[in-house]
Amino acid sequence: MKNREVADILYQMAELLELKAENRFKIIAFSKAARAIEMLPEDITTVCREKRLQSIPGVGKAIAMKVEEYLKTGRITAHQELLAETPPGLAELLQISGLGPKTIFLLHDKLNVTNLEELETAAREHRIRRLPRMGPTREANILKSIQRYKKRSTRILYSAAEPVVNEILSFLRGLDGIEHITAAGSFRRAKETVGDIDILATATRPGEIVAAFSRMPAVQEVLVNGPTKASVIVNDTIQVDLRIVEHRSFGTVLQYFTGSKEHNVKLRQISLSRGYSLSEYSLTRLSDGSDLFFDREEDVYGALGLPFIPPELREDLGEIEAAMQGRLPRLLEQKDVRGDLHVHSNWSDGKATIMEMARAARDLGYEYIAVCDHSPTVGIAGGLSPERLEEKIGAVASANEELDGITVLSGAEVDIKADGRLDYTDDLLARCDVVVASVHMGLQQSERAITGRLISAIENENVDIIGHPTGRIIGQREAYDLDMTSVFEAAARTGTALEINSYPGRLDLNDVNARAAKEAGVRMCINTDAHDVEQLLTMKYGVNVARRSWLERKDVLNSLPHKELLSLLKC
DNA sequence: GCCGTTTTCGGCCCGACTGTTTTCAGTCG
Repeated sequence: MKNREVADILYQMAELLELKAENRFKIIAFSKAARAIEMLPEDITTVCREKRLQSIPGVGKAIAMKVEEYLKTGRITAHQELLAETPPGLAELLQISGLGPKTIFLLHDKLNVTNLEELETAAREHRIRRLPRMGPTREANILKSIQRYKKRSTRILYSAAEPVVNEILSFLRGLDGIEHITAAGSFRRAKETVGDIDILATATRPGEIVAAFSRMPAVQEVLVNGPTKASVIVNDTIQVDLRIVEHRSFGTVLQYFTGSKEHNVKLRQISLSRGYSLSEYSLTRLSDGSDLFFDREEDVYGALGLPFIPPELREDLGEIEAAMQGRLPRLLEQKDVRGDLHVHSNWSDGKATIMEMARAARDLGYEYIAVCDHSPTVGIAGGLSPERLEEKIGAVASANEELDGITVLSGAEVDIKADGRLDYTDDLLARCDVVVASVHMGLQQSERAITGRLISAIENENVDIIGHPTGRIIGQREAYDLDMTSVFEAAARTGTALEINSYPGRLDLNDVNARAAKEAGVRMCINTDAHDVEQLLTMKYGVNVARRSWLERKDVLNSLPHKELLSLLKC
C-alpha cells in the first residue's frame, strides 16, 4: 500500500507551504488530506484506479490530481517546485518548540539561517536578540528548545505512559484542595502511542496546585508556568501539561482536552451551525451571548443533540456522523472478554506451566484459555516437535481433570512457513482445539507472496485464528507488505478470526485495520500472546485497540461463552 | 485547497501563555 508514501509527501507539502507563509487554510487542507489518506483502510492505488479519490473527505480536485500524478510518475511537480525553492534544512526548524513559520521566515530573511546548526550559531552569537520582537529571553529559549529537540524521543507506548500518568495522578490527589482530576488527551483516547500527557483538575486554589505540580520531584524542566496551567518535562523527554479549571467548566474542558483536534474542530463547527460557540469554558449562545456551563462531559454532547461519544472514537473518522444518526457502536468492554486464546507455556518459550497459566486466567475471571506453543520451525522459541505436541495435548487433558472453574484448550501457534505451508500436518492440527497460525519468518517477501501465504493458512480447515497478522512492532519494524483487502475477504469467507495481539509493542492488527476488518465482516480475537502469568494482564491494551476499532462484543470471538466458542471453532 | 439544509463564493475553532510591547503577534494545543 502506498498510502503512507502519499500521506508523507502531502504532509511535507503542508510544511513547505507553511514556511512560505501561504494561506493557512491551504496548509490545513493539505494536512487534512494527508491525514485522511493515512487513515484510509483501503489501498490508495485502488481508490485512484476506480476514480474515487475525491470521495475521500478532504480530498478535492487539486489534491486528487496531485495524488494521481504521484501514483503514475512517482513524483508531484508542485512538490518538487516547493522543494527547489526552500533550503533543505529549513523545514526541520518547525520542530523546534516555540518557533513557527513567521519566526523562521524572519530568521531566514534577516540572518540567512537555513538549518539547525546555523540557528544555534546565530543564537550563541546573540544575533537573534537584535531582530524585531525578539530579545535575550527568546534567544535563550531557542537554545533550550534546540537542546530538548536533540534529545527528543518519539512518541512513547501507551503502556509506558500509563505508570507515569498514575504516579502524577496519585501525587496530585494527595494535595489539599484537589477536587476532580483525570488524564485527558491521546492517553484518554487510548492511542497506541502517546505524545505528551495531559492532566485536568478542578481545585479550590489553582495557583498552589500548579506550583506544587511544577515542583514535583520527577520534574526536570518547567516549560510553562501560569496561574492555571503548567507544562513540565519528566523522565528526560515526556512533556506533562496540567490545566486547572473551575468546577462548572469541567465537562467542556475535559471534552476539549481529550481531543482529538480534528474531533473538536468538527464539534465546534456543528456548534456554530446550531447557533452556539463551543470553548473549553462554556457553550455560548450566539444570539444573546449567554453562557451555558457543563460540569459533565455527556451534557456537552447532550446540549448539541448528540449522545455521549466514547473517547476512543474521537478521531473525526465518522463518529460524529454516527452519533447524529444514532448508530454509535456499543463498544466492547474488558469484562466482556471471557478467555485468552493465544498464550504460551514452558512447553515452548513460556515461563509458566500450563497449570499456572490456567489458574492465573481463572483468577482473572476467564472461562477458558488456549495454550498455543510454537511449532518446530521457530526453533529459537523452543518449538514443539509433532511428538511433543501430542504429549502436550495429553498434558492439557490431565490439567483439565485437576482444574475447576476454567477449561484449558489445547492449541498450537503453528508457523506459516516461507512457502505458505503450515509447520504441522493437517491430522495433527485437527487434534488441537484452537489453532493460531502466524508468520515469523520470510518477512521480506513480496506483497503477493506474503498475502498468498496468509490466505492459504486462512483457507486451511484447521486454522481458527491468524496471529499478529501484519508483523509490525511499534517504532521498530514496519508491517510486511500485505494486501489487506484480500486477506479480509478470505477471513470473512472462511470464518477465520484475525487477532488483535495485545502485546504492548505489537497491537497487531492496529485500530485502522481492525476497523476495516470488522467492516469486511471478519470476526476478531483479542489475545495476549502471554509468555508468563503477568502478561495475561496486557489484555486491556488489546481491548483499547478493539474499542478504537469500533468493535462490539459480537465482533469478538473470545467474548463468546465456552459452548458457543466451541461450536464456532473449526474442528 | 476544500466545501455547501443559509452558500459554487466566502467562509474555514478557540483561548492561554510568553516575550515583547505600550496593546499584541506568535505559538501551542
